[in-house]
Amino acid sequence: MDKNELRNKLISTATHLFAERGLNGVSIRELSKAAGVSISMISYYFGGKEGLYSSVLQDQFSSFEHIEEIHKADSEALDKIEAYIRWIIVRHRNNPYLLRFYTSELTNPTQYFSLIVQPAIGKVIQLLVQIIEDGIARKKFRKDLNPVDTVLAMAGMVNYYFLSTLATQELINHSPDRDEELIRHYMDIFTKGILS
Amino acid sequence: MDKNELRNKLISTATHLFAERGLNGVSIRELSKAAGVSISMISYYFGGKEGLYSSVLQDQFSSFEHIEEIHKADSEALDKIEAYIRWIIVRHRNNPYLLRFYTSELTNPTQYFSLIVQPAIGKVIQLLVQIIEDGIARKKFRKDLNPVDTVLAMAGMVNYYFLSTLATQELINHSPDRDEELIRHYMDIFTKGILS
DNA sequence: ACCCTTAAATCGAACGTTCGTTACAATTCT
DNA sequence: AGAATTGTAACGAACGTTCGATTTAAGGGT
Repeated sequence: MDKNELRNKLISTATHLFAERGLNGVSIRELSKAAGVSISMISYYFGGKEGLYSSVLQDQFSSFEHIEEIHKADSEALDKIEAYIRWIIVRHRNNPYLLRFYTSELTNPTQYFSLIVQPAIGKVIQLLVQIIEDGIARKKFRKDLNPVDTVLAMAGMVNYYFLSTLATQELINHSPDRDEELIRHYMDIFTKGILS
Repeated sequence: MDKNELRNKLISTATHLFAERGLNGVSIRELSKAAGVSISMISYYFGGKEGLYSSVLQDQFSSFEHIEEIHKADSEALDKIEAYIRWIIVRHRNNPYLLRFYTSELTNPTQYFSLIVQPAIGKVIQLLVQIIEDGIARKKFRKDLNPVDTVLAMAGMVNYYFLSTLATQELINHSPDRDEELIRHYMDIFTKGILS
């Protein structure tokens, strides 16, 4: 196992375990054993357990950096909103652990919240607010919308679907097969409302 | 300090600390000191740290039991939805810690999830689904709505507003003064959508 | 090709601390 | 008197970190 291989093995194992039981719920003994690596490697490569956690966090939230992709130059505000919903769903599918770090840091911030989490989320929200404001300016959207509230409503809708999985798995099918239907459905509710 | 007073003091202190740092982030030494109570009282009254945690959880989710209040016999589906949004906002205002246990149990369930959390959430969702189905049956709501998805969209909208507080406090004012405006705003988006 | 040196990588044991729990005598309250 | 509550001490287990020894890899000199 070469140097990077070991680092990556530690990070991926830590991601799995920290997501499952939190920073304080996992010991470095269990972690190193699960990674098939000596316990001292954690201090050696990451300066300690906290350092490893911060690396995991950094890795998890790096997926926020490519959010600009939803900004196709010539697309309408509505298309951008759909692109965002699709982006967030794909992100959850590709990285089922992110939501745990996300909610954990939002409700029980560690010292890394302001360095890693806050900027990542802030960037996305800012970009979405811009899209809404643009839609309002072009008279596509209602002018009495509060852009930030509106963005949070949209983000909440989608994120909560994944957050509630454990509590609603007997009520609906959460499989990816239904994702396209979900996107159409949420776009419908968000743009036209539930009234007939 | 009499018997119940001591129990309550322990529960309220534990609520505060467990919410802030999680079950594994707080030691019973710190906890008992913060409660101004002898360390042995935790085992004496709750059978140990885990027992105390389960009591906290039970106490937190007991607020879900009175959800029926939003069911005024003669009110319309839309009024019930507004009553739900108001209920959930008031609940967050009265109990700022609930959201932490809520998300923590949804993403990192302990052994108490299925006993305490799942039934509480399930009850609310079931009731809301009923309201949506009723609205569809009376042709108030669009007939192509998936009731469970719709409920999750609504619940997500409101809950996420509170969940995101830490990340958006520089973008919007989260004070209770704005709650009524928020209710109107979210009712508007949810019923009529964002299109002009 | 071979040995030697060097530095990095890896290991497992050991350290001191803290953990949750329990036992017990002392104290307070009713 | 009897019950509730206290503080303290002790327990074994587990914690995160550190340290010295060992292994590995690479390269230079011969």
